[in-house]
Amino acid sequence: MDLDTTDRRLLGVLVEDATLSYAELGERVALSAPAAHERVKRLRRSGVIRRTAALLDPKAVRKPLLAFVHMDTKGWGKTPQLMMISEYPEVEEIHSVAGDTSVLLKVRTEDTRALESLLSHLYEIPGVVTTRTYVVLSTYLERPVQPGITREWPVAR
Amino acid sequence: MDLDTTDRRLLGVLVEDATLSYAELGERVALSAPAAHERVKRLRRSGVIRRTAALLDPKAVRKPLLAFVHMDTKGWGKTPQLMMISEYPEVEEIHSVAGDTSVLLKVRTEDTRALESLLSHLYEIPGVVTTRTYVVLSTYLERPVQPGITREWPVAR
DNA sequence: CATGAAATTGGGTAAAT
DNA sequence: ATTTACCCAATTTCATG
Repeated sequence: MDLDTTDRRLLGVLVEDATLSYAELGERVALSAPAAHERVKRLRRSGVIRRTAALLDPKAVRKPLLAFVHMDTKGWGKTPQLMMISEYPEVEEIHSVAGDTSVLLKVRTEDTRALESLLSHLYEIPGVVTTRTYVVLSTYLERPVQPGITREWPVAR
Repeated sequence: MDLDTTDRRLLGVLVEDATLSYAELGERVALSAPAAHERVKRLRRSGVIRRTAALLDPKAVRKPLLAFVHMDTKGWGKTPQLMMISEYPEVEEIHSVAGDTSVLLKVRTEDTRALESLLSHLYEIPGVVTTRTYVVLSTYLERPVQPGITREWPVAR
């Protein structure tokens, strides 16, 4: 499961566009179609590529409102009540975090009313003490996991 | 750009697995292969499907450490300095938010040292007053935008 | 449903271990 | 000597009019 330069270049292309033919894919990394295919198969088998998915426009599926919710909970761990949150298609991420809050959610709803409704449901979960919600005003960048390794750091001035 | 039930079912399948043949895809939503193809083409053209991408295992690309960073800034808006943050492949999301912080980042690094280094670079950006970092201890759910609309709300008890 | 393109398979070669 | 990665050519499957 060690990735060489060619693997990383393949991943870099596939993260951007996974619809290319193996011929084109190979061309971009200087490989024949079967060789590219072989590598991609290996990357899939080994789990480096988890899956290939269609990425949807949130507005088009009527979820224009993005928010991050910090939840303070009394207990800890993967309680069944907490896991039930996954049932809401509005909830995209659930993380337990270190810091002044215990659980962090990424949620996407149709409007503020739906967000309010979701929050009220979260409050009803036993053990949930407080929630703080950060409504996203605008998104400047949103992309999936990048294969890139930073070698030259950008200089901010 | 109005989605009917079949469109949503197609999207539901494609969000999970965009490698299926149109024959299989059609089978799952009770459509012929060309019909399924036609719909998917329309969904792509209209932008409902932004793109199809390979989703990578963060650990496999040596970014096992996930964190959310809240940045308080003096100014507002899409300053060039802020946008330079996109150059770091470690940064996956940049949002401006409402609440007790102004910018929210999702970042993924190899280790705490790399996170520290990234944070020190963020501090150097003019206008950045404070950062608060929430290190993710464990991720219970992480998925892309779902096409689903909640009709029956799960009951938490 | 037909045509062309693409994915996939097998055989054979060269380099690295 | 065995493994690994590759290319080429042939076949099957698929996209697409």
